Amino acid sequence: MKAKPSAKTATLDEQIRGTIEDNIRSGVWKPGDKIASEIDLAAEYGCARATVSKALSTLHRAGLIERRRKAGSFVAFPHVQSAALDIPDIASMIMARGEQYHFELKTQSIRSHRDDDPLNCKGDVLILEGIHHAGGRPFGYEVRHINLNAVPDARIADFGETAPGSWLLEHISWTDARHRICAVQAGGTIAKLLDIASSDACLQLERSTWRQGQGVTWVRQTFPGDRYDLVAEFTPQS
Amino acid sequence: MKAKPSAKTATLDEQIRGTIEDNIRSGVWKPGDKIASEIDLAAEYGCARATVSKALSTLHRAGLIERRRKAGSFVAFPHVQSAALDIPDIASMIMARGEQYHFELKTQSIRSHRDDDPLNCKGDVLILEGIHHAGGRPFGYEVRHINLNAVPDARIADFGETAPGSWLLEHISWTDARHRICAVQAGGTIAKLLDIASSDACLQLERSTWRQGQGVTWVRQTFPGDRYDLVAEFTPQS
DNA sequence: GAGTGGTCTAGACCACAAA
DNA sequence: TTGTGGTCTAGACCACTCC
Repeated sequence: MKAKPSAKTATLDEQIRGTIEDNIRSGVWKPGDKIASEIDLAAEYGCARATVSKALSTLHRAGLIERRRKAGSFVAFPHVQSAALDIPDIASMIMARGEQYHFELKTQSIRSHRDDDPLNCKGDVLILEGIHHAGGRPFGYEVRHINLNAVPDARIADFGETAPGSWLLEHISWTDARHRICAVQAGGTIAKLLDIASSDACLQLERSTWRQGQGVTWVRQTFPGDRYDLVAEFTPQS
Repeated sequence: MKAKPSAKTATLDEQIRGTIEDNIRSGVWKPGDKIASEIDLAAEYGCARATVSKALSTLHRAGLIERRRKAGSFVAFPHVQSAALDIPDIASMIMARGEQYHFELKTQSIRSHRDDDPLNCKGDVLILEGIHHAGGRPFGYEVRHINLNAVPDARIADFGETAPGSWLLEHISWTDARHRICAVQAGGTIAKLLDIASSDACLQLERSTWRQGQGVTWVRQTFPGDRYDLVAEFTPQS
């Protein structure tokens, strides 16, 4: 199995990776096909084994090949499609569209954690409700819990000025997150806040965020179905 | 959840990466802080520079640090949150739940490409409509276009047996995909097919798929809001 | 000009799984 | 047992960019 080199100002490992990737993506190499060993590829390309190894490791990370000791590397069978979903900061997103952004804080309270809270933690929880506005119109409703043990600074932050999401983005990093996306009918309360009909379909996004096992924040955002699309682009990483 | 004290048989580069990552995630090192140079870190850990380089490269890929020649490496400022969204094969997903899966093909036709088609291609397009059933109940409605130039085998495939998505997964790979997720009201036609009320909220997922610039398939799936959640887990890659 | 990351080499040893 | 990937070393040169 020989492939033609894709000449460019690419690094050597990019060239190797590129030719292999081309062979896989074009279907010349089928799932399950064996790929030459690192040693053979190094000889073929006249380079060090480490360079081939880097190229193959990258392809493995990208899910294009499987690697097994002693057995070798193989073209991977297609797996579930995975897409990089950007969960943008709402304020930035709206301003990027050229619309004016404004966060309207509806309620703010602190109470100790209850068992039925979505955020699994101890101590005090800051609970915020508010409306995101784009161009003067309501764009989304959000209710958020913040673990004050994890983010003590939130106790004295002014969320009338900065949306909680934007504030948190600048004040804390996270290690794990889980998103849940579903469609719901607005219902009376939210419909009134968003100025839509109570039967209108809304996109609801829930996100739980942890930092090293400690719950940081939980948020549920509700957007009118016709005002917000989530878009995920996927291009294989290099 | 992330195992932090990997006091296990962690490789050296994992240990280095872990130590730095802990310092960043715990907030000991703030965004913008300078990280010791590769040479200094190599001296500190008593290892080769390449090992430190690998650890830092991984952290850079994960978005935790910025790297600039001559200047050095720095703790990155938090950026947009990005999550790996798995778009699973519906048949596999339902069977994984232990429910019985069945695809009911409603219509199948071939016609030449029209300008208003979502799939940008030339030649004949295969158009399929059908219902995904889980446990005997309708689970989702799907309309799909397939570019027969890109997937000639689809002309003779039997989609009464295999759902188009599952069939394609086994017969073609893709290089680029774009997803759009929104919430809509079911409307009369789909409500009847899915046995729900026409005002019920539905999650609608559109996916366009390309292989090396050539459109492969476009699909729009509609799920009752209460029967399907998209879930995205995210843990920074190692 | 000089310091840093980016890449590459030609070895080496080990762990693992297949033969 | 043996081949293969996984990791690591101690160098090297280059490209970039900050000073």
